[in-house]
Amino acid sequence: MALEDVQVESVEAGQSLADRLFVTLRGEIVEGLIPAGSKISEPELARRFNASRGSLREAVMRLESLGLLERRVNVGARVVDLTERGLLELYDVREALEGMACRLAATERTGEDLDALREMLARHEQQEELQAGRAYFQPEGDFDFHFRIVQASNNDLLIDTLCNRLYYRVRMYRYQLGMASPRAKSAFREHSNIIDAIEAGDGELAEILMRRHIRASRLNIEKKLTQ
Amino acid sequence: MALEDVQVESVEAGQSLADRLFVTLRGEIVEGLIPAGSKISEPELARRFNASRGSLREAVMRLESLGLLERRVNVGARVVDLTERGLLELYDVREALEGMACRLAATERTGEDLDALREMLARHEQQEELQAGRAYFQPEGDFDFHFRIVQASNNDLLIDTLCNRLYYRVRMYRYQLGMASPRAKSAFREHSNIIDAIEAGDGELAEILMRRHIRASRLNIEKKLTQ
DNA sequence: CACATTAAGATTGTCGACAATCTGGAGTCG
DNA sequence: CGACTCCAGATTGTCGACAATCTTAATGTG
Repeated sequence: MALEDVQVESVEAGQSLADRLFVTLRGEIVEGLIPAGSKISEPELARRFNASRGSLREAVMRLESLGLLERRVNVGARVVDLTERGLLELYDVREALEGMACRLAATERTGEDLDALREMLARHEQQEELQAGRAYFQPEGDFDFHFRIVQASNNDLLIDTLCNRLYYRVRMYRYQLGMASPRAKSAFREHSNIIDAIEAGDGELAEILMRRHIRASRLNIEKKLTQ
Repeated sequence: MALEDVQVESVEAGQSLADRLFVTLRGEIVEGLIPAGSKISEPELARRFNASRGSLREAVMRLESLGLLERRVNVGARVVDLTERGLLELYDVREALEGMACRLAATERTGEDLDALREMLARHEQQEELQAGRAYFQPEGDFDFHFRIVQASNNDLLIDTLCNRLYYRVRMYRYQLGMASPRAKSAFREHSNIIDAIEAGDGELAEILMRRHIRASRLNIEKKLTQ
């Protein structure tokens, strides 16, 4: 798939070379084109992109701060390993942060936020009917849902933490461990209930529902892992 | 002042020059020696530390990923502004994450964790008795408390997010807006109750208590700001 | 006098090169 | 045969220089 090309070209001009390298590499790591656990060779990648090592280094450092790479002094960078423990840790952090995002969204959301959420939900319902029971393509649909809720929280720190820092790790696990939960039907209903609570301005309920929703996914994963 | 030299030399060997620059600059930004909102001049700082601009650039980029600097392409980096809104956003994120850390600490804590928490609490109690009601055992004492709870959560992602990413921002606000809450007495009791819940293994209660504790600080700040 | 234009200066982005350090394997010794 | 030493190769950390871009202040024009 040419997703990385899309991403590269979708970057408007006025971005630095290091920015584009960062976005490209981020995509390849998330999708596994650069395998988890593999070593990052600065000279090799610099040659591949016809860039200097310095620009590529800047991209590598940003990937490190995203938590997608681990660097050791005088040794170099490696793509992080995907572990069961890391996946479960991610769920706990998301439960806390997205729960709070939901609570805030219930009081801070604007009319446009609600319209967008409703429109998105309708689109997902349509998809679900078409695919009748088959995991309505969670990866993007679920991603959209959580992404937009967070946006409606109106807390820039929360938005940055979830959307710019944690979600690439989430996507990396989804792509490579293929943990799209087969909970399509129930997940859709949960999404719907969450949006109802947000619309009603009930932050407490919205938070509880979101936390249950994420915890249910986590339990589902745990069950798969232990069997 | 030779503060930067002290900090630089206190870093053990085997660290890169960029690492040391990063630690030094981080300290100066947190303490306000480099004022909030001020521009970062790469050539000037490079001269000041007798380092190349490249090494200093690496430190600047890490500070950006910490959220202490904001960079714009072809313009440069500025220290973030301290705003009331930013402070309140920080409290909401901390409430969510430290609440979860508390919940996890209650089930994941080891015997050493509990010993360390108890020992720390006893030390704080002693300080409090000495200072009898006066506020400022908080800045470091409170920091210690929250820091150690997070460590006991045994969730590396949570630990990294709070201790390596958010706490420098917390400290920056504390140093420069001086928001050490005058809640010493009640805060100490709350700390004590939280540790009790962790010791009892009651994650649900521990989370609730920590969230209330942080929310009380937030309300206290809000009251100060609006008056 | 206000506003647009332009040129000078400085700053950032990018690059290639050198020195310090690590990695892996050949060789040697117990 | 296993463990240690040491060397060659490659990689990373650091540096200074050049080109592209922005900022600022002076200049010109309505």
